[in-house]
Amino acid sequence: MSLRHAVLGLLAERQASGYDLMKLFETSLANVWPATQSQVYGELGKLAASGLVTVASEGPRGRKEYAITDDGLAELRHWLTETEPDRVRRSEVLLRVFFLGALTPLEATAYLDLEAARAARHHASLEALGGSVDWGDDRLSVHGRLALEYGLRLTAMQEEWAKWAVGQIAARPE
Amino acid sequence: MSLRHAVLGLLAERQASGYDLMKLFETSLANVWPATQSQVYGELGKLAASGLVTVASEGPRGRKEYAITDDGLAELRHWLTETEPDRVRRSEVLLRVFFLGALTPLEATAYLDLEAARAARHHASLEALGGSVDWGDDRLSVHGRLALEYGLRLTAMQEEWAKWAVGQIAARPE
DNA sequence: GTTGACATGTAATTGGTTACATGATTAG
DNA sequence: CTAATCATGTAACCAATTACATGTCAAC
Repeated sequence: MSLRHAVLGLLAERQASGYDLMKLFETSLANVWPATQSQVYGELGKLAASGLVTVASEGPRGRKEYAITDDGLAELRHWLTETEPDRVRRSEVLLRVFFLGALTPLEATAYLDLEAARAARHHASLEALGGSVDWGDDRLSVHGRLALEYGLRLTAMQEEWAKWAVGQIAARPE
Repeated sequence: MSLRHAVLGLLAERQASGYDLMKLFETSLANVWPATQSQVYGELGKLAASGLVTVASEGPRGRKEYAITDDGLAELRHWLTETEPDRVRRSEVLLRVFFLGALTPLEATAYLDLEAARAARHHASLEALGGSVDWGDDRLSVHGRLALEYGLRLTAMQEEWAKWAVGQIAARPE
């Protein structure tokens, strides 16, 4: 149930509309917790119903600006300090690696080469992101930078690993 | 729809019952594509209905041994070579990092310390796995080892990153 | 004879995706 | 006046999780 807490976390920083939140999900949280528009609006409704957020003000075009309540802040802190993060991971990229034996060595190598290139591209785009964003001193930026560094290290690792794996396949007698 | 292909991939190696597949999901694929018992049996039924696998033999206790068909093998190869893996990732661990600003520096540091320790433990358990499993020369073992190496590099990176992040938080003026 | 491993299935719920549907305001 | 952006919502579907439900066979 992390979407709930993602919304609470963002609203803990500053109040925002569903539309504002969507932009935050598409930019800062895109690589960490993607969410769709229908999910965000749905969750805001549920959070308001349970009193964790309130409609702070209404604007033009039906805009509703939500603010976190004391209960919401307590729930956010409870989630962060008293509960364990779900660490179940699924990786389709790695799942395919298990089955590369069903391909020719040439095809398998092509797959890993592509993954190496993709990781390198992603790495570059994260570097660009780090350069372009005007990282303020607000708390979200500070911690967003920690997450960005994780992404940089992850993509660097992925590229190296994929290149290594190509070597492993090449080294095998067929 | 990767569960379908995970099952096909395993059956491409050798025929197996739902029960056998479950054990494979719990051991080799646990870190890559977890699946529940009800999922596996359900998927086998659907695969059999669409002709991608067949019941090769029936044994005691209602055991049904499934084998991949030519259509199934073609589908597996199509999936591997003609379709793009879904790369959407969700990380609750990293999501929480974004919101560490809602905690005291002490609490935030405790969170990251715990992640470092967890990564180290996971790394050690993967190393143990690499030592214990009797890695045959079958295709699944060969490629499973590639995935294992990915896990080793990932957990090493995670531990280093978490330690670095603790330093970043400590360095900040509060 | 009873425990543990073998073996298969169904039902309810949750979380996420895609598609549909609608309308207001602003900038050029 | 018209295109882009702002803005909110609903419905159908799919994948995964949890819980329930049942029964067989082998070893001790």
